[in-house]
Amino acid sequence: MARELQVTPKDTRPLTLRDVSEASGVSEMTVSRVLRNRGDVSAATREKVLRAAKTLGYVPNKIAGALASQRVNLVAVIIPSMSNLVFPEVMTGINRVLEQTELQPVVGLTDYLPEKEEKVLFEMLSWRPSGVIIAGLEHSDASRAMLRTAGIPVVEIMDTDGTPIDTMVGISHRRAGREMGRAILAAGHRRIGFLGTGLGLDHRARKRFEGFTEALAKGGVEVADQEFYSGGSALAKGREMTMAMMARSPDLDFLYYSNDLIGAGGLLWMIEQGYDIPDKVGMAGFNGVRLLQGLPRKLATIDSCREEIGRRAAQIVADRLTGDTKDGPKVELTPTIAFGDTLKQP
Amino acid sequence: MARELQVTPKDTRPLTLRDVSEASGVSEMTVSRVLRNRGDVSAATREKVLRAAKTLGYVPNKIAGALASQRVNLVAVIIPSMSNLVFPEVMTGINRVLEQTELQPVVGLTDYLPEKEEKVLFEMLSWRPSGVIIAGLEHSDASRAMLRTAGIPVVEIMDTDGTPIDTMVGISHRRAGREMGRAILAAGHRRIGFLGTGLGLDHRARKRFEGFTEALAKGGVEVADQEFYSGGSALAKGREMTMAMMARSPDLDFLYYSNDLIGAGGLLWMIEQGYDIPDKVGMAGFNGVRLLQGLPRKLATIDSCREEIGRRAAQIVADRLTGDTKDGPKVELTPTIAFGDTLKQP
DNA sequence: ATGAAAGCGCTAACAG
DNA sequence: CTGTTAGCGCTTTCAT
Repeated sequence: MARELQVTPKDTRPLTLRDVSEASGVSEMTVSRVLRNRGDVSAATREKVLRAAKTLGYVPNKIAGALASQRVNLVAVIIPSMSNLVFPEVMTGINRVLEQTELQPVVGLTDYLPEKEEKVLFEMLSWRPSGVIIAGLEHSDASRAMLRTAGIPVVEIMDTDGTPIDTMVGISHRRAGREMGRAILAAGHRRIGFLGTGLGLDHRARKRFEGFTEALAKGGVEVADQEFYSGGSALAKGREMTMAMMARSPDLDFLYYSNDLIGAGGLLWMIEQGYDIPDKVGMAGFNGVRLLQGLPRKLATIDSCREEIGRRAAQIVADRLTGDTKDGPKVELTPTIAFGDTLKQP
Repeated sequence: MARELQVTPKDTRPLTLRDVSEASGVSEMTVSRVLRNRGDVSAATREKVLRAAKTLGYVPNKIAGALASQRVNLVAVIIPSMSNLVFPEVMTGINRVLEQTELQPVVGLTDYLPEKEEKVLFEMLSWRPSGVIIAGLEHSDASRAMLRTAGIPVVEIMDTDGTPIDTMVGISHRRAGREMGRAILAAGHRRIGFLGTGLGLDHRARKRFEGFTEALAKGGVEVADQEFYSGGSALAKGREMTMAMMARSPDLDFLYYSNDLIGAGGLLWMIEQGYDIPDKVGMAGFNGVRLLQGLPRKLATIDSCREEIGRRAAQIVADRLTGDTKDGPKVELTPTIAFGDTLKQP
């Protein structure tokens, strides 16, 4: 049987600038200039180079470029999770701004674990990014040290209740909790249940809860019952927790959830059960997620300004790299309560 | 006024191996060996180096390391979007596997746009990743060329209706659509409405729809009405579209949604309206998202095996890099229908 | 067990 | 407008 025509033994070595240089008969340096639109190059050579690069299928090696130029157009974005619904929206905001620049976001996930944050941060910094956007103000000493000595802009996001390493953009969760507490009292509720995530590692949820109880305390009210969860489908958990709590404490007249998703699950169950909302029992969540728009009734909530936080943070990094220093070290956004159909407006 | 004590003029230059070398009195080469746990180094020097590195706060420069070693432990993951709920779960699967290796995922988003996919792919390949995991089988010629010549493992995910460049892992969306079509006919429905995303750029939604209509055609049935959307809160859109469709075609006895989220929105509305489900009107979605667990009734759906797809894809890349070639070029997972409470079981 | 020399592929800086 | 010369910070390879 005749041997098939030998396919060119694909020399898998990636192409280099030199290959383009040889193919086009132009020096490596000029090729480099063309490919980066830098300096003046005659239209003729420019054409030659571009054609050679395209026909060869040349893909530049950013590793080498970054090492030589000492510049890396990457912004490290360090967030707890992608399945939180909150962070994809922050990313959207970041992208919207970075898209207009040379910068590219690179995401690292921490799963809300400080040790993992430290590890991820170390990994990311070893790529020498041009800036860091990191969720939260609470970090290990080692993490803080790395961020301080990295010599690049650092923006801590989501939260402004604390002191930033460099810059922070977010909302005051303590204040958000306080405002919701006040609004609930103003609506006349006194027997209030809290349903939320375990407050261990989620500092922002904890701060909201602290602000909340503080506001209630000023009105002489204490949280009457509480229920915590972790893991699982938030909607289903909200349903279960609500069921459990109403069975245990049937006299509650308000349910405050630490996030909209469990709140939505609870709301669906309460509607099914025929509770008179918000007259007999009021309800509220936190975040202002769009999902709420699709529910039979709108859950009261406070917008957490996720996309704007992303945009502002990215803008700060971008500005800093071009030398601008518009914003101060603290950018606090002010979210407003959406009363929806589950909390009486004063 | 006396001048404050001059703070050490922070020499912002990042530390290099050389700094650690000088601080520890050990050659750069040996420092490098210690930091990578490579080769034999005496426990004593090892200690010295480690201590010096830690106290200085040295963070290695992966840019330089990658250039020198010609190895980059990055896997490019290219997906359409993070707000689709499907892709974060794929990422979870990918992470779960890569976590056990030296490899790190880096995500690029395409927004379902081929031109953007091409751009993102080019960007990512210029970092010389060790492998690529990319959603879908449809790519521009240029993208396909880049992937082919990159000389690294390429895994196309989600879909198996087509020919892979290298390897593919997913489900047959055409078959999923067909099976749902058959199940609906088997349950006795004949007046069927379809509600979905515009079928333009989402090839997998299109394939499902094609399989679906094909199955119906075999039973002599055609889609009686259809409604498309794009953008906005999927839950709210599902509600609106369902409302519109039932107003226009009140005689429908089944609503088939191209994804679970709009299906959930529709289901909530149908329940509110008091429709007799599934006896008078049946409903089904697609994806098997966990969110459905929290609804008053469970929507019928087909699981899209997202996390497993991620796991298998990552495993293939990891295996390839260590020389293994366990799987063939096609890994097709077989999802099963979940009838839930909205589709009668045969 | 440790060190010296030679690049990895590209770009800054300077010549022409 | 184009080319030449040195590195960027690390790892490979080869001595010792």
